[in-house]
Amino acid sequence: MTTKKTSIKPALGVRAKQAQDTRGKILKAAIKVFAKYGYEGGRVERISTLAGSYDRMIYYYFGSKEKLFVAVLENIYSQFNEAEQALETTLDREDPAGALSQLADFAWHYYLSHPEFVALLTSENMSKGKHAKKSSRLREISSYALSVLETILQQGIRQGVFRPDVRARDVYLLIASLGYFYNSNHHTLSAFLGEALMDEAALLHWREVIQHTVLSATRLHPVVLPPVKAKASRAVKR
Amino acid sequence: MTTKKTSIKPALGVRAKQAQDTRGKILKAAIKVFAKYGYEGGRVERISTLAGSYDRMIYYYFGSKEKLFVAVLENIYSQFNEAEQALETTLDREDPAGALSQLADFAWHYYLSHPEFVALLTSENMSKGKHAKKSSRLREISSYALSVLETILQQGIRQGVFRPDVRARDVYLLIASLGYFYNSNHHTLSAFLGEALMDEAALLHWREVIQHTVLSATRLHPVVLPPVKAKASRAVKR
Amino acid sequence: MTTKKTSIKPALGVRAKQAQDTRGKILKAAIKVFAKYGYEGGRVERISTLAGSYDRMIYYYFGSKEKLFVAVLENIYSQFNEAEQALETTLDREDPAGALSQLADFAWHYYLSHPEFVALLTSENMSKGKHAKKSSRLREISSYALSVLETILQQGIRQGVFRPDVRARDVYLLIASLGYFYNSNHHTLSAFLGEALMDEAALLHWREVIQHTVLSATRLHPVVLPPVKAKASRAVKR
Amino acid sequence: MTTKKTSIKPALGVRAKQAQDTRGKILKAAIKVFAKYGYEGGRVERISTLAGSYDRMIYYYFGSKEKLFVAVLENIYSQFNEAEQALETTLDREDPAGALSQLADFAWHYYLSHPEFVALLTSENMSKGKHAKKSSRLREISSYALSVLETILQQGIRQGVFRPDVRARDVYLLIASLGYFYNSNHHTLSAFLGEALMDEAALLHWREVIQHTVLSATRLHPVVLPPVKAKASRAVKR
DNA sequence: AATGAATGAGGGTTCATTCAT
DNA sequence: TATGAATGAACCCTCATTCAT
Repeated sequence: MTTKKTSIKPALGVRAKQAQDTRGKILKAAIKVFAKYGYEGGRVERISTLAGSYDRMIYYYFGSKEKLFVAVLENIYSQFNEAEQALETTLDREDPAGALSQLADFAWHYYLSHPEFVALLTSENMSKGKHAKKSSRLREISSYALSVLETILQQGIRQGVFRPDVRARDVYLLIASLGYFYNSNHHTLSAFLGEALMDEAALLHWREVIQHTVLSATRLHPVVLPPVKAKASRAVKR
Repeated sequence: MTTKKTSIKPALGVRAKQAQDTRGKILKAAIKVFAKYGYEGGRVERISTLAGSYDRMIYYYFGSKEKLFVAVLENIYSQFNEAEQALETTLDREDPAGALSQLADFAWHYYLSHPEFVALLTSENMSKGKHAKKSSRLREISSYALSVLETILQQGIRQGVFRPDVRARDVYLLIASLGYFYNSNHHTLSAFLGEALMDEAALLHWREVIQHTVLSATRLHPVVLPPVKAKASRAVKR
Repeated sequence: MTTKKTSIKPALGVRAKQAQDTRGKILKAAIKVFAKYGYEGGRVERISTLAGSYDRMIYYYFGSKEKLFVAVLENIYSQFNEAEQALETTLDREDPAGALSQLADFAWHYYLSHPEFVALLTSENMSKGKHAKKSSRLREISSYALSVLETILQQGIRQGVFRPDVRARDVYLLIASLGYFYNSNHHTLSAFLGEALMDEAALLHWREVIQHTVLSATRLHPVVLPPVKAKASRAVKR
Repeated sequence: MTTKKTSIKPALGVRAKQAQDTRGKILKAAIKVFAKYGYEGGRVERISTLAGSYDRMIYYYFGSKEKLFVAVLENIYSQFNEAEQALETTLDREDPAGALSQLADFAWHYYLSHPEFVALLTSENMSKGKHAKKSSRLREISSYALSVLETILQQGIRQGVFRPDVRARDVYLLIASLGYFYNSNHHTLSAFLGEALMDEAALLHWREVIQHTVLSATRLHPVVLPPVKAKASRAVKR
């Protein structure tokens, strides 16, 4: 509908910079809107309004709603990747179990603190990955975590901490499953289970479950409660 | 273009039955369409066409698109419940670990063979559960599996097979996570991992992972490695 | 934009009849609008407004703007055909020259009194006949005039009135050229020639030219000004 | 999406010349685009892209889409005029019938080899000549052919070759009708007649028809095969 | 002279839904 | 119970044009 807005023009606005701004604002708005309503429900007008711009500019910068969505996916994926890379530097190579624990924690907290990421991936899966398929950039990104995991597991196997047949891919999927599903499906789960899943206590508890599950599934020897150091810590009973 | 069909009217057919028919056809069509396109993308016309009926009939029987979706949710949920109930009779009460394994298997195969179930729940979660909340029937259904699980776990704990602190709810979520996520997100995961997740081999492998994970997370004593490697393998050792 | 209209609902409106009405009104309006603005310039909203209906109904009855245009072409073509058929019954078989003259007159007056016909064909030609190609009905219609002409010419040749090598197709094109071009291009021609082409006098004169040209091009013997009987009569002789 | 090109700027090139270049390129592109899509369908962006320039430049040089179209009309009209003038020098004053024949041939071939000319005039007529009316230059050009024709006819009348009442204007319109209509309407005519009108054979034949028609309509005495000299020559039967 | 960014008015089309038999 | 017709809001996208360097 391209409504008029009372845009306060910068007195000496450098157009070029403003442009970057507009593109960025649209992208940011698109992330929010698509995350909230999904691709189908994400209305172009809502995005442009939220961005403080015009429908037209979406087409100017991105060409179409679909291409905008692809850009959104690329954006959130690469942010996720960067976070993963940043994580790696903090891992303790000498303590594979601890490192694995940290990695699981990272994923869990990333999903938890980036609901858009979860929502957008969910939406894309409902579209059968049709947008992701259109992006070569997306295919290139792929998982950094996988190689990190691989290193950790190899080290752990050498140290006799992990089962020799653990596969990075499986552990990755395990971690992802546990963290993602809880976040993506909590609405129906809450109804189903008759309890609130997003309470702080519930969240802390589930984190423990993840930790326990991941380690007991990978360790060679029975799991003795891993001393999780992270902020949330021991917390919940057991 | 609201459909126009040359419907061959049954010369006399019992009205009431025909009605049931129409209602049922619409419901069945709605499941397919909403599963494929999501709630937002599920067009009323597509449903009525697929049902071999008219848009108008949807309103006649269900009142609105939203109410139709609620009916769809109720339907797939209760079918899921019935399947769960049917499962219980086959469980071996004397072998808690085996029963747990069977339950995990059941869930995994249910998701796998009922993609609409997965898709519809996903869609509903994208709608933040707003339709589920409107259904009192839905709230009543709740999980039958939970009580079944409870029984199994108690028995196992008594037998010293399971860790005494396992909680049915957690195990339920664990099983669901592992099965659901793999099915709901395989499109983006395939791209991410660079491999086909829905190949038969991949599916069989993931089933093994689920089994192993669930058991190692619940058992008191270390899991003795099930010989996972072969694709189909002996499976569900126990 | 689908504006609201203060439609006076028929107190006991028979829906079915009203429907026919709506479809017809839209078609009629479309003829006017497309004739005035061409296919490209013919706005859907203008059509629906002129028809006293809604944009939506155009899609309900015709499916798309393009299909509506095809329907328009089919309509004006078949009306033209009917007029041609009606003409035939009035022709004097014993007077081939007179019959030919009448036929030329018919075409000229048809173009003159049906500017939409001319405009729509012109528009369709600017679209390279893309809509016409989509209509099988249109291809079936083809010219009735051609066979009528054939008969007239054969008779005339036998009587020694027409040149033995005249071809119906050529005469048809000749008649069409002379009548159509004058009507379709009078705007630029008026500027070019510096005179009004649509004055009554000018029109009568051009009719004489057509008559003279057609007959002198087809007659075996030099044309002695044919005593044109039709209404416009003697007019601008010269 | 307003174009974006990696234009290689001439390192120094004379500004003025470059400007002329750009203007010229735009005009040339506009002719093509407007001819192909008509005034309404001729998109500003398509023109600027085809010209290898920017939308903005069209406004810089021409002010508006309408004014650009006027410029296009002026351009094609004056080119037509120049061609007509060039023709005159080749006419044989001593052979009025031959000259007339040549003139008819010229028009026919001009239309045939300049489809843009035909298309643009057609488009302008669909706009009811509104652009032509805005150009004083256009009105000044007017037809050179008319005076040439006048001379030829006078000479022919004096020689007793042409009917004393032939009028240049009528002959002009006759020639134009026969040549223009065939070219402008061949798409629908092909469908109507069920034959290809733009085949070489069909074109040669129609040229003969034009020749025959023009001469038989103007000559005092019955037409005896006019000795057409042009390339295509006698060719087709008669 | 050239150009990237912005603008706002529609354009065709589709939606879920209701009317009136 | 079933059905064709009607409704109006909104959706994605495109257009010609102007701003501001």
